[in-house]
Amino acid sequence: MLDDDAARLQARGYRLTGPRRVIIAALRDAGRYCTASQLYERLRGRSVGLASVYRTLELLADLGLAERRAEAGGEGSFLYCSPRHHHHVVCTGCGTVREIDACPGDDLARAVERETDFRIDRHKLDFYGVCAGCRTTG
Amino acid sequence: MLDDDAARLQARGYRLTGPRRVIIAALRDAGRYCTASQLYERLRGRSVGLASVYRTLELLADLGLAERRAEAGGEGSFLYCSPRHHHHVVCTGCGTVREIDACPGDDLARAVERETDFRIDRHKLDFYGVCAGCRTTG
DNA sequence: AGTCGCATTGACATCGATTCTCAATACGCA
DNA sequence: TGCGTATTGAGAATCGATGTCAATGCGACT
Repeated sequence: MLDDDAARLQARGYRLTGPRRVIIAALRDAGRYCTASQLYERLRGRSVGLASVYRTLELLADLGLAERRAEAGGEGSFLYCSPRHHHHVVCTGCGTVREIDACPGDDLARAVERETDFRIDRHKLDFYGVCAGCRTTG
Repeated sequence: MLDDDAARLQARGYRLTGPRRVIIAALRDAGRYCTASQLYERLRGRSVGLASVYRTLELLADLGLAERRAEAGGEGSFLYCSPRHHHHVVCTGCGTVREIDACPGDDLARAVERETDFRIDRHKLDFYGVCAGCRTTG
C-alpha cells in the first residue's frame, strides 16, 4: 500500500490496520473493478473477514481512493484510483482499467450550462475499448 | 409509452403487454433514476407485480432503452433514455436527469488511443450540477 | 518498551434486494 | 374467434450487504 494512502487514512483519524493494508494492496494490484467477494477469495488464508472487506471498500470510496460501480448482476464492485481528477479507460476484453489525463475540460461544461441552464460542478467520463494485449492475443 | 419503444420491443420478438406499457411509461415520466421498488410503489392498484418490474427494467436495459446505475446503498436504479448516442446531466438537488447533445467527440477518443494504445469503441459521460429550479428554490 | 482506551476486527445473525418457480393469464398470429 | 406460448403475479428461495458483539491490536502517552 502506498504511503500516500496511509497518510490519507490517518489524516481522517482512521487507523492503519493489518487487514486494511492487505485489502487496499489487493484492490490496487488488481488494476480493475473488483467485488468484495472476489477480494475476499484472493485473501483466503490471510484471516481477513468478509465484513472487513466490505467496510474497507466503503471507507476507500468515502476517502476518494476507490470508485464504486454497478455490476451487471447487481453486485457492487470497486476500483482503486487516485484522488486527483482523472478519467478511465476500460478494456472490454480483460477488464483492465487505466487512468488517463485526457479530459473534455471546462469548455464543454460551459456549453452544457448554456444548453441546459444547469450549474455544472463535476463530470465523469469513461472510455471503453480493447487494450493492446487483448488485440494481439485475439 | 412511445410507439418507438413498442416497435423496438416487437422487433426483438417481445410482446407488448399491459404491465410492460405501464412500467415503461412510469419510468419515462419519472425523468430520473428509479429503483424497482419505487416504480412498484408508484404502480400500486394497477396490479403489477414486483417481479415484473424487475423483469421489465432488465429488458429495457438490454434493449438500450434504460441505463442501470449503482445506488449508494447498493440498490440498483434505472433511467429511461433514448437509444441514440447522448450524455446526461444530473441535478444533485432534485435528481432530475436531462439528455444532452454535447459530446467530447472523436478527437478526444483519438487522443486517448494515442495515450494508452487502447482501441476506443465508445464512451460514457455524465455531468453533475444544479438545475435552474433547485437554484432558485434554494 | 510498557500501558491503556477505544477503533477495528472476525464470525455469524440478520436484513433486504433480486431472482426463481409455477400455475394462470393474455398477447399475437392464423 | 381459437390456439400456442410468452408473460404474469404471488410467494418461496437465494444471495449480497449490513448489523451485532466480544476479542483484538493500533497508537498515543508515559
